[in-house]
Amino acid sequence: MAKKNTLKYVILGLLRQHDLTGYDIKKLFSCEIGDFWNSKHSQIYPELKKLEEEHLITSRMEISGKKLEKTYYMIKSAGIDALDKWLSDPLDEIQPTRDDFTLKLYFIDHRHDQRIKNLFSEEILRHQKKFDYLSARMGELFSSRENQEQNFGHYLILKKAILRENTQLKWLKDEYRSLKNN
Amino acid sequence: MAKKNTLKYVILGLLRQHDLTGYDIKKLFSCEIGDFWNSKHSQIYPELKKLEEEHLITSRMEISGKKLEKTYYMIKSAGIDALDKWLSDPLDEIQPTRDDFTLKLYFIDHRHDQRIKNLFSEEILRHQKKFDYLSARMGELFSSRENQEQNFGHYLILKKAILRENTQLKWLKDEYRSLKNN
DNA sequence: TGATAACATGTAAATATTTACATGATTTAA
DNA sequence: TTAAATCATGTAAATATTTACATGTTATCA
Repeated sequence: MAKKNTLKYVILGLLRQHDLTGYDIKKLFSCEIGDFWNSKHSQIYPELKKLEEEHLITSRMEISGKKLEKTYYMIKSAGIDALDKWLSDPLDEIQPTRDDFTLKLYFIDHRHDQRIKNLFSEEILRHQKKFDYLSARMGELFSSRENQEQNFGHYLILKKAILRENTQLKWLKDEYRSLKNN
Repeated sequence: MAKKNTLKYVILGLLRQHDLTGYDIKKLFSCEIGDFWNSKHSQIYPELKKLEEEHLITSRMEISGKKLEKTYYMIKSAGIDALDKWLSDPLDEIQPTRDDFTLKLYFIDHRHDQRIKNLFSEEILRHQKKFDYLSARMGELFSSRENQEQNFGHYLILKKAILRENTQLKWLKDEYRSLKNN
């Protein structure tokens, strides 16, 4: 089996929604999309050129201000076909999380090792931040029923991520409390 | 910042628990460790040699049966130091999940697109399988309080993974039901 | 006893991803 | 008005990861 080249489909998916520059795509990864995908600009720009060579997308140049050149990419019908094909492919095996909190915790054996408490306290902070961010985005984007219905996948993934963070935070705080009381 | 080289610390962490061959390490990734880490043997063997060159681990040869050579690796004190250092480093930013169910769902806009139901049905299957596996492992490994106390990190990450799968499955099934009823 | 699965260890090549190097334009706020 | 932040786009080099190629052993079961 060929390596997955997921970024390709992420780009096609985003371009199906709107024409975008490489920079726009990069910025999207710092919103809630960043919960499930990220790529650096040094990977995005070459991938866009590759997709254009494959005739899945095309580009147009726009001048912004006096001379700033922005390259907008647009999806072509072959790109939509490739995206739809991918969407219908069966799901892979579940991938490992590669989460560093989990990884580190696994290697600490003793109940009373101070490092467990340290890990929990850090983990609570970073997930609280994430939960707050995702909740705010939910409020911004999906207060109205119409918005929910019209970007239903987007709505569902946000809902799922918020539930996950909420559950995890509750667990982390519970365990942290019981670690401190023993 | 240097690239993370997480496999290095995973190997050190595992070798702190027991002496292991490369093959043993590979097999561990197909147990519950696989929930948060995996590497192929083609990455493990070279990494072991690299760690030996760095004097973080050493090896001994054992003959199994008539002539099957097995190379067991053992952690050295410099390896333990490196591991402990890593365990105390602050956590990174939370990494994107790269989960293909989420990714695909995000790109489907319409509430009634049949592909949403297909995705949910596939996702429920693979997570049910995972939940069953993790629950079985919990039973095998941590029925007794002593086992829980003596591999506390291991116990906690299993507990966390099971809670995650359980919550997620419930959500998936709820949403799936409501998708079918509308 | 012969096939098959699992044990066991490696290297090579391709792809994916990150970090570092590079450059210039525009907006915003002090 | 100038400094800083952000916009905008790229390439090069290093590292990480996967896939494919390669080989031989041992245990199990038919």
